Order: sequence, then structure tokens, then C-alpha cells
Amino acid sequence: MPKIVDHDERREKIVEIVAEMLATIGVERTTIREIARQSGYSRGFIEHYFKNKEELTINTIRWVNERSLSRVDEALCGLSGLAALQTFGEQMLPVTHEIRNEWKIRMQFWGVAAVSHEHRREQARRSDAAEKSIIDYLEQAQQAGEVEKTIELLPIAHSFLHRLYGLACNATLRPGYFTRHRQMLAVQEMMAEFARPRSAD
Amino acid sequence: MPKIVDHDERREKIVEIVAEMLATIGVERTTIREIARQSGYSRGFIEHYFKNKEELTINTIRWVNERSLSRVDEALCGLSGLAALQTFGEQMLPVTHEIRNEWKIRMQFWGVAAVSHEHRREQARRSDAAEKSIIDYLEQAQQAGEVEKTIELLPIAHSFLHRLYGLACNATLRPGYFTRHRQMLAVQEMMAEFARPRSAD
Amino acid sequence: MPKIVDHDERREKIVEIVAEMLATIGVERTTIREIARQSGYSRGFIEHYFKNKEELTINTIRWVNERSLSRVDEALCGLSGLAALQTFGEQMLPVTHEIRNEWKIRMQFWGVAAVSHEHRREQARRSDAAEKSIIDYLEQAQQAGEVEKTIELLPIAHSFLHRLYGLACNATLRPGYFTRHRQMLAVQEMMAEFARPRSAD
Amino acid sequence: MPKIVDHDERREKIVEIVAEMLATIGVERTTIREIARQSGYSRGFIEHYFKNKEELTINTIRWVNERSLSRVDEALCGLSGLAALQTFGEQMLPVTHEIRNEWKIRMQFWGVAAVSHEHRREQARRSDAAEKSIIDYLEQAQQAGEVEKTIELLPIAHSFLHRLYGLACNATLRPGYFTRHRQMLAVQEMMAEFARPRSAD
DNA sequence: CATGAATGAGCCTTCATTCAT
DNA sequence: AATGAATGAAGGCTCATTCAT
Repeated sequence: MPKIVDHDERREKIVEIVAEMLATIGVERTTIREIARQSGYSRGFIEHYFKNKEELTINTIRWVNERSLSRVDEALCGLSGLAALQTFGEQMLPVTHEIRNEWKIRMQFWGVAAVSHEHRREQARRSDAAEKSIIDYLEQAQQAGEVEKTIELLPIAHSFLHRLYGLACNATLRPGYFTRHRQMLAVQEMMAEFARPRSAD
Repeated sequence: MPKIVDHDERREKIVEIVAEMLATIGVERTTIREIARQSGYSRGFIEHYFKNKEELTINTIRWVNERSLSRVDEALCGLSGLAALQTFGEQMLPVTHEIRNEWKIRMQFWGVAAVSHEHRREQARRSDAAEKSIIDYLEQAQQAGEVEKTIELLPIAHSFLHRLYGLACNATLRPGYFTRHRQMLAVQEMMAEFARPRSAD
Repeated sequence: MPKIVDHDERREKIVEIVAEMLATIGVERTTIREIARQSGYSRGFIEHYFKNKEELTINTIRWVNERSLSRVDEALCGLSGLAALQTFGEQMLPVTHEIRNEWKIRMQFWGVAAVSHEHRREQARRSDAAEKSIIDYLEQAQQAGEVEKTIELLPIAHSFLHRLYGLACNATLRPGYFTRHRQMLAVQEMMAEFARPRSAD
Repeated sequence: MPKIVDHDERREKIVEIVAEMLATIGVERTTIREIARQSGYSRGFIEHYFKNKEELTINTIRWVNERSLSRVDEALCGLSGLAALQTFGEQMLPVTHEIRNEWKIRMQFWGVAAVSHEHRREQARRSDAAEKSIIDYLEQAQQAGEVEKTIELLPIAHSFLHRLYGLACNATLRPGYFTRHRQMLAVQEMMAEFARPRSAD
């Protein structure tokens, strides 16, 4: 009987280490040698589970995005409408070590995505999913009367999405300036926009 | 006497080529050898003007940011207040080949900036300058009565900045979706926020 | 399990080739590429066993000095006093291909040693060890009555050491002049000094 | 009228700088770039006076040896026999900064000489000249009755030469041990050998 | 005379990858 | 399943040298 190993589990373990390295030392210095060194696995072992570095890389970014989704989902349990939207924002912004790392990793690959179709698709998928979620919450909010029914959702969904991305990005570039507190205030501002009376009539 | 060449001019010419390559094939594949190949210059030639790759790289990103500033400045000539702000937004968003490349290059280095202090400082500087400009225009707008005097500028300046960055970033990741037209509409929306009567009184 | 190789053995095999090259074509032309070419190994192979060229180099000079010591030790077996000293001299002088190469290699690094602390220490160690050996043999000779007990050993030990080094050095620079025969005669002369009645008074 | 420049003077000036560099940073780091930097001359200037690096190098070692000879000659003025020999030894041993540098430079090239015919010839020439001088002084000493007439000069000349080279070499490798004082004592010992009654029988 | 622009060979090193065991 | 030995491509960089001016 051959030893039974849980492939997926091992793959995930490796991916987790790679994610940490990507966020800490960057994609350039995250070499297979270095992964092997830090994980304690052998080089061959790693390539036994990922046929090459590209596959390892793409799996890592995918894993990060999935984990991000899971975390948001978990925090959302039961919520809907504006409450959900606010939680969504709070769970996406880089206010914890984990989320900061997520954005760092994402940003590692935005550069690649800018010039590589495959990476762009992966990154676009995450952005697209976020957009869809936002619209969902806004629709719920409309249903619940939290947001005016006549309002067109796509523009304000985009506004929310972009402020989220822009803040996350700038908070990563200027961590001393965009503190956790300031980010939370920004979410408040973002929410205020929906609550605000849309017209004077 | 040897041929006299304008060093700065030469440096700029090289930097221009590097910028194009960064936006086209990405930072990873932009090797000195490849730069030499594409530019027709020899490897030694490039080293003659930049003592190492890091210097070449940092000069390129700096040049890109400076060119970006110049373009905005030029377009702004004479404008102030909300008109200036709108032009600023239009000149910053990736709606032309040149500006798209600028963001691609910026994004190339966000990943580096996420893990490298020096690059972070350089990128943060650009973001900070943008923020300051936005605040300036908003102050002018207040002076001119375009924007209510009682309103606090920093939050709405941040809102503008983040929407700009978020849109630019997403437009780069999803170019088919965030078309030039949609970006321009987004700017309109961003401006509408300031123009909108803030209260019903 | 991968092929198990004896690392030390491999390292020694490489070092042996490098030693031969150092003695033949000199340190300047002994590049890793050339080593790879002459040994039939790949560049990566060499790097697999030595993390960089400096380590390879320092190991080679150390190996040469150790082999030199071993050879002398072996030839000395059982000998002591003046007989040991004479054998020591004969085993150190560049009268065989192997010993000639040893001196050539040593001389390759004297230049480096002259301006580099680390290399100087390594070279000084060999010289110091030789001096100590010489003194040992002379003490034995005194015990055995071959050399007067009243004589101060350090000066004559130095004399022996310097004549050895000077002859080895000149024999390397003027191989046609300082033939094997002449070197052996020189050893005789060196020995005669001790045997000679120091005074009649 | 073209500017009249003294070629030889300029060549010597360059050579002097190169000599200093060879003794300080070693042959490996003495690149033409670095020479140009330290001398203030341009790279082209240097190669205007020396057709390539090899020529510059060989001229430098030759210049060093000539300067060494001059210094000895000057110190010898009027002396002959054993007095001359002693002065010769004192003027050759690395007891001053200048002479230390001379030996350092010589040793830089012994490694090259070991594997290069041309350099070997140059170095051999210096050694040969030293040997001849020593013999001359010894012959004078014999004429003057300072040294027994029956004694064969070649062996004791060689002894003197080798002790000189060996001491110089070891003093360069172990400068802390072979101090100026110890070197001078060593010369005394070397001289004592000639003065010593060769036999009591 | 003298400069320094420009070249390209060659160096050490790192790396992803293959493969026998 | 897992290892690590071995490879060779490619990277950044330094250098001696040539040559137009």
C-alpha cells in the first residue's frame, strides 16, 4: 500500500507559505529555492505538486482571493443591504495584517496583470466579483427601502468599488497616513453617500 | 576632443524606451539585454549612462511621473477650481495610450513598493502630490463659491483621489469594461458630487 | 531517493582540477567557465558544491597546503632531528612536478595576500607551521646531541625557513637555473650549517 | 607649434601611480578605469602612452625594479666588500614603506610570472641582478681579505640571496612578526656567516 | 594631443527545470 | 512519493579596447 497523502492539503500548505513570502519579500525574491528553504520542503517536492512556477504562482493568487471571499462571506452571515455593504467594505480594506497581505499580493500581480492576459483575467475576476457583490447589496438595500428605488445602481456601485480599491491601494503605499482609523472613517463616508437625501425636492 | 553628447538627453531617450518596454512586456522581462536589443544600443552604452539597473529603473518611474505631471499642468493652463479638478481627473485617467502606459508602469512598481521602502516612497510621493493638487483645486472652488465654504475638504479630496486610483486600476485590469466613455462618465459623476446642493436648506 | 554522492569527495575532485589549473594557467585565467570546460562539469555543478568562487579558491589553496603537509608527514615517518629537517627541506623544495605546482599556487596568492587580510592569514599560517616544524626538529636534534645545546634555535630556524622560501621562490622564477640538482646541493649546504662545529674555542 | 610634452615624464608619472595602486589594492583591482580615476587622467590619455594594459603593467614592474636598484646604488656609494653587502641587504629588505611596496608589487607578479614566460623573465632578471651584485661584493671582500680566498662564492651568494628573498617574502606575509628590528638582526646573522672563522681545524 | 563615447567579450551568480534514483 | 544532483539559460555587471572628434 502506498502512502496516502492528501494532495490538496499539501498544495494548500505550500501555497500558504508562498502567499506569506509574496507579501513579505515580494514576487521577485520569492524563488523556488527560497520557498523550499522557508518551507522545509525540498525543491523537487514543490515541483511535484506544481508543474512549474507559473502554476504555483497563479494558484497562490487564486487562493488568496478565495480566502478573501470566504472571510467576507463569513463576516456577512445573515446581513444584507447597506449593513452588508458596510461589512463588505470593512472586510476588504487593509486594516488587519491578513488583509494588508492580501492587497500586497494583489498589487504584486497587478503589474504582471497589466502585461499578461492570464493574470489580468484572474485579477479582473476578483474585481468583477466584488462589483457584483456590491450591486447585490445595493439591490437588497433598495428592496428594503434603504436606498431610493429610482436611483441607478451601477454608477454608485462603481463609485464604491473604486473608492475601495483606491483606498486599499493608497493605504498600502502610504500606510502611515491611511491608518486603520482613517480607513474606517472613509467607509463611513462611503456609506453616508447612500443614506444622504439624493435630492432637495 | 571627443564627440560631445548631451547626457541628459541620452538618458531621457533611454528612459523613454524603458518606459515603453515596462508598459508593454513588464518589469520582469525588461532586462538590460532586452533594452539593448530593442533600442539598438549596446549593453555598455546603457551602462555608460546609468550605473546600474536600479538607477535606470528608478529614473524611469520618476520620469513617467514627471511627464504625467507636466501633461496635467499643461492641460490645466489657466484653469482653477472645479474646472481644474475635472481636467485633472480627465488627464489622469487611462483613456489614452500614453496615460494607460503610465498606469501600467505605476502598477508594475506598486508590487515592488509594497515590499520595498524606497519604491514605496517614490510611489507615495506621486499619490501625495495628486492629493495636494486636488485639495488646491477644491480650495479654489470654495473661494469661487463653486463649493460650499463650510464643507470639510479632506474627506472629499480623498474620495476623489481614491475613485481616481480605483478607476485607473480597474480600467487597467478590465480595459474592455472600463472604456474611455465609461471613465469619462465616471468623472462626471465625481464632479457631480461637488456640484450637488449639499443640503436642502 | 536521489543519487547519493559523497560531497567531500566531489569537492576534492573539483579542487584538484582547480589546483592544476592555477598552477598551469594562473589565477586570472582560472574562471569558473574555464574550470567547467576543462573538467567537463557544468557551471551549475561547480556552484552546487561551492557557493561562490571565493569559497572555491580558498578551499583550493587550503587543500594544496594540506596536501603539502601530508606529503611531508608521510616522508618523515619515524625520522627526527636533523634527518627529519633534511627530509623536510627536500620534501618542500620544488623538485617534483607536484611540489613545483604547490609553490606556483602559493605564489599566485602571495600577491593577493599582500593586499588582502584573509589571504594573508591563510598564507601566514602555512609559513608559521613550517617554522614550528623546523624548530621542533632542531629541538630534537639538540636532545640527540646533533646540535649544540647552547645554540639559540630561533635564528637558525629562521635562516632555514628563509633559505627554503627564497630558494623555492627563485627556483620557480628561474627554473632553468635552480635545477633539482642545485636545489639538493643547497639543502646539503643548509644542513652543513648545523653540523658544522659552531666554535672551536 | 604643437604643445611639447615630455612623454617619458608623463609615462613615469602614470607608472608611479600604478605602482602605488598595485601595492595598495592589488593587481586585480588596478583597472584602467581606477587608474584614470585616481590619477585624474582620462582613460584615453593613459592608453595614449601605453598601448595596452599589459604594457603598462610590465613597465610598472620594470620601473619598480629600476627604482629599487637606484636606491641601493645610491646607498652603496663608495662602499665595497662586506660593508657593501650589508648595505645591500638593508636596502633590499622591506623595512620602509617604499621597500615594502616594492616587494608587494613583486609578489603581485610572482604569481603571473609562475605561469607567464614574459613576466618570469622580468622577475628573473631582478633576481639574477641581485645575485650578481652579491657575488661582486663577495669578490671584493675576498680581495680585501674580509672573506677567505679559498671559499667558493656561489653557494654563499645563493644563501644570502635566498635568505633575503625568503625573509622579504615572509615579512610581507607576516608583517607583525618580522618587524624591522627582527629583519635587521637577520641581516646581522647573515653577515656573521661570512665573518665567522670557516674552520678551526 | 587628448577625450570620452561606445562596444562587446567575459565574469560571477541565480534560477527554473529535468531526471535518475 | 520524494529527493537533490545536475544542467544551462539568462541576469547584472566590469572591463579593456577602439575610434570619431
